[in-house]
Amino acid sequence: MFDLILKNVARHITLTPEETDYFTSLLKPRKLRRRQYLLQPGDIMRHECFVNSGCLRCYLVDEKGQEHVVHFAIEEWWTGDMYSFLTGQPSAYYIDALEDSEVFLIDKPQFEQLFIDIPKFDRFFRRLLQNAYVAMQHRISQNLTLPARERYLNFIQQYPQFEQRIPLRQIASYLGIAPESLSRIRKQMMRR
Amino acid sequence: MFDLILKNVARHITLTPEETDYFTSLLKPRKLRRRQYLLQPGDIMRHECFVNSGCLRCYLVDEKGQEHVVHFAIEEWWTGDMYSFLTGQPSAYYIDALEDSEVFLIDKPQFEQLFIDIPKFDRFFRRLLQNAYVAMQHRISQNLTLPARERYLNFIQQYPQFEQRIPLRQIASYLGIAPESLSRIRKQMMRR
DNA sequence: CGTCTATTTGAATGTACTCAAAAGCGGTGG
DNA sequence: CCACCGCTTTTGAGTACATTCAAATAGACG
Repeated sequence: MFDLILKNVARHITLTPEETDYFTSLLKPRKLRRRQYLLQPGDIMRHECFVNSGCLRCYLVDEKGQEHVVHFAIEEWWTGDMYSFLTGQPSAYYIDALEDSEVFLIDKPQFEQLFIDIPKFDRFFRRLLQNAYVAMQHRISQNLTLPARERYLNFIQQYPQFEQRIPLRQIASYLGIAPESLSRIRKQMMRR
Repeated sequence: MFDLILKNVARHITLTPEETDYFTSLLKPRKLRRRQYLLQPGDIMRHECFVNSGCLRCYLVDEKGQEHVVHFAIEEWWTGDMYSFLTGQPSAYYIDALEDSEVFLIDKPQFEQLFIDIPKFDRFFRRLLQNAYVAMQHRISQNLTLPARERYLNFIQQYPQFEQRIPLRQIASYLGIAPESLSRIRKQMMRR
């Protein structure tokens, strides 16, 4: 049941059996059907969320009704709206499932108690955040420097597993490209 | 000398006098002249860097020779190339001073020892990273959803202090806009 | 004061977008 | 198992926002 998340934790810190039991006792498993929402604008994000299986996406809808994917999360990734989680303010984002999925949720009060009871988790989340920070910096750099075609090429190189399972219109949105444009880019690539 | 950085630390954790002394003993003050480099592509980032005064920018140069600003850092901000710092791999970025500046550097070995000696710093940096993560997510969201004009308006609203001291071409670059385009956007805004 | 850099302005260009419609694909139910 | 329905992807045509290139003006630094 908790193999994957414990493996994820073990990448960064080592837990005693008692700590492991304590940690897993905080995890609330939850199944999400394809298209089911985990979060909607106006909701407050009350949990940290680990994806045990399946695939989620986090997105915004602008005033023209256009969706913009902010990130994806497949198994062994963490997701959520950090802003809402930290501040307790209503979120502006949707999070929903692109596939039937299973997630583990940790309540905010228990999450904060966890750092007090097992300070090692400060290190664990510091390291997750460091990695996330590096990935986001990289994404921003690419968005600033590269045209649409290059951004797509780098994306499928960096996340080959995503091309298999995520619809193109979602990938296009993530890259800041209209789906029609991505279609044309791919057609052009075929000709080689 | 260390007022500002201690204030910054105190926002998140409380240090004993001994811990304060230990922490400040790790800080290497360094002055940077305007236009002086702190980091160049190929260099390995060997320090964490706190800006005590002045203003730095982190940027990339693409294959056409165009500069793209990834972030700014004014007094009481941290800067650096997290990727290079964490992995020990050569950086792709430049960091230089837009104004005469003073920074405090912490060596990587001492930085890592700090977490072992004073685990509270795991919490401190976790919180810095949380805030940075939220800010970057916000920036990505805006880049995906808003046209150039709106991005500029939000920027000067969010960082009014930057408009005073950072050249427009740098702001344009940060926002992913050509300097000529930003000039026209501003002209258009004047007409109201 | 002179030089170098930043900003503004103009004109032409282009990349990617919008809108509209057809084709393809997959899931669901009869 | 097949037919239908809905959603995704593709294709086409016209457009727009922002870019590039070039040159003039303004401003800042030494």
